[in-house]
Amino acid sequence: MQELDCYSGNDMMYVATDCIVFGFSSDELKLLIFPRRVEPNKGAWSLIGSFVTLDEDVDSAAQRVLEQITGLEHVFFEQLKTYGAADRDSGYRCISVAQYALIRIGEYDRELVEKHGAYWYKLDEVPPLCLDHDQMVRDALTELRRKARYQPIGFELLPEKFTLPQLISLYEAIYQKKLDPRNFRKKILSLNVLTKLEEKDKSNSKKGAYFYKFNSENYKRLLESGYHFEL
Amino acid sequence: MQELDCYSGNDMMYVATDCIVFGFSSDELKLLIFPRRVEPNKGAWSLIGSFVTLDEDVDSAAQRVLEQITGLEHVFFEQLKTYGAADRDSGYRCISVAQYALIRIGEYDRELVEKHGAYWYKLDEVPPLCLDHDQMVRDALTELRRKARYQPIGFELLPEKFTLPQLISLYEAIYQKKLDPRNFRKKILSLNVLTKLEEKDKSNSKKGAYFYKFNSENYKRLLESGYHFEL
DNA sequence: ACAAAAGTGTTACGTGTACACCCATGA
DNA sequence: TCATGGGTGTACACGTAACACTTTTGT
Repeated sequence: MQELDCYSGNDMMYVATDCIVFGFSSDELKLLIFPRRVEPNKGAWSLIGSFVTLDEDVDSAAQRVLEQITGLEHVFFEQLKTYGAADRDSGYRCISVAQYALIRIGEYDRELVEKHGAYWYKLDEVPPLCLDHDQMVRDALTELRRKARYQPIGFELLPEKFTLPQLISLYEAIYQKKLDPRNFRKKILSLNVLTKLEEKDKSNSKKGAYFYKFNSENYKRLLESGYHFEL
Repeated sequence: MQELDCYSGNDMMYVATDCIVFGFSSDELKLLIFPRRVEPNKGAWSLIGSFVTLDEDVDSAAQRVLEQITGLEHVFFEQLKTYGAADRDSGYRCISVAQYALIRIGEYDRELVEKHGAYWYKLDEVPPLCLDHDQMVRDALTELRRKARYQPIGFELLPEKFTLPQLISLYEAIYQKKLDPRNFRKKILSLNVLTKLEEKDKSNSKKGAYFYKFNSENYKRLLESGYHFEL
């Protein structure tokens, strides 16, 4: 059909997608990693990933991987960067589209995770990973920090109902520094993107902390009004 | 050598890289585009790009493309995003790693550009492009705007020696709005990343405007001191 | 009553923003 | 001398950052 096309004579290669999966529990950011079960680098720690097939979108491949491992259909994930060094994979030429994902620890299917031999590591205790996965994690963390300042993605790491002390602790974990609870409250509440619930969480104190949930309608309205969100 | 490897049975595909090339002249942001010379979509307007070969990094491929078209060895470019929809290319499965590049119009080799049939279009007059290239341009512009606020990449679009009125006009073009010259000067000069030269540019006024150049040592020091650069 | 975490208000300071005039020069 | 663009300073508003005490309640 095509007289002169642009494909013939060019090289084909494998395309993979790898997921940097973050979670949050016990006031710590965690990373989900796996012992690799195939050569090359069998046995080494690795991010979870998969090859992209001919008939699926790159993003669908990431979604498939995340669903396989967590059992959750809707997980927040976003493209981080593509790693395309010619020598990045010692086996055969393969580029990887890295995605970072934020999941609510507790909501995913523990069995599924354990079946894959996965472990949650505290971010500062992650062992060396195979290939260029260490670099991916560093880049994802940088991106998470950047992004969390301008967009309320932090909520993806918390249960649907969360308390302000939890939220503060999350941001402290992301930025690795103490925040002033008064100023933090003032700022986040002034944005009008949190809905206060009647219910209290008494698991951490006698007094109990009110639950809030994220109000995405108000957030949308805030964005539409041209507001420059920042935490 | 490997008993069970992870490659066999998986799909291979073409990997391309496409470049969104921005320039700045006559107080306007410009985009460099090309009439496509191969099927599919022969004749349609297109970004410049190329397939990635088996033995080159994805980024090297972008560099190669940019050098071919501009004749310049050192051009600022950065990965934008990877476009990996299964149906994005009507010919054969192909994903594209998009890169955006900033070049100094005037420094590149005009003959090379013309030989390829390239044109500089004002951003708001760009004709429809083939495949998903329109989306790439929109995304690149969003990224350029974001990035220019936090990193001094704007200088990549100006000659080495430039005047403050030129710089203001560049930022006005990027953000599509008037800026207050007094406030802009105050801010940019307070960062100490510009070196004032003795020489004046008299091409736009009788009085003449002082030339400045970007001081990358001071900029590095500024970053190392943990400063949160913002324009 | 006391321990432990949740919640609240004020002030000082720096940064961003709005705004109008003088300067230098070539024609 | 005048027209043109280049360059400067100040006052006010706002947001950020620093800081300490009261409240609630289970034990």
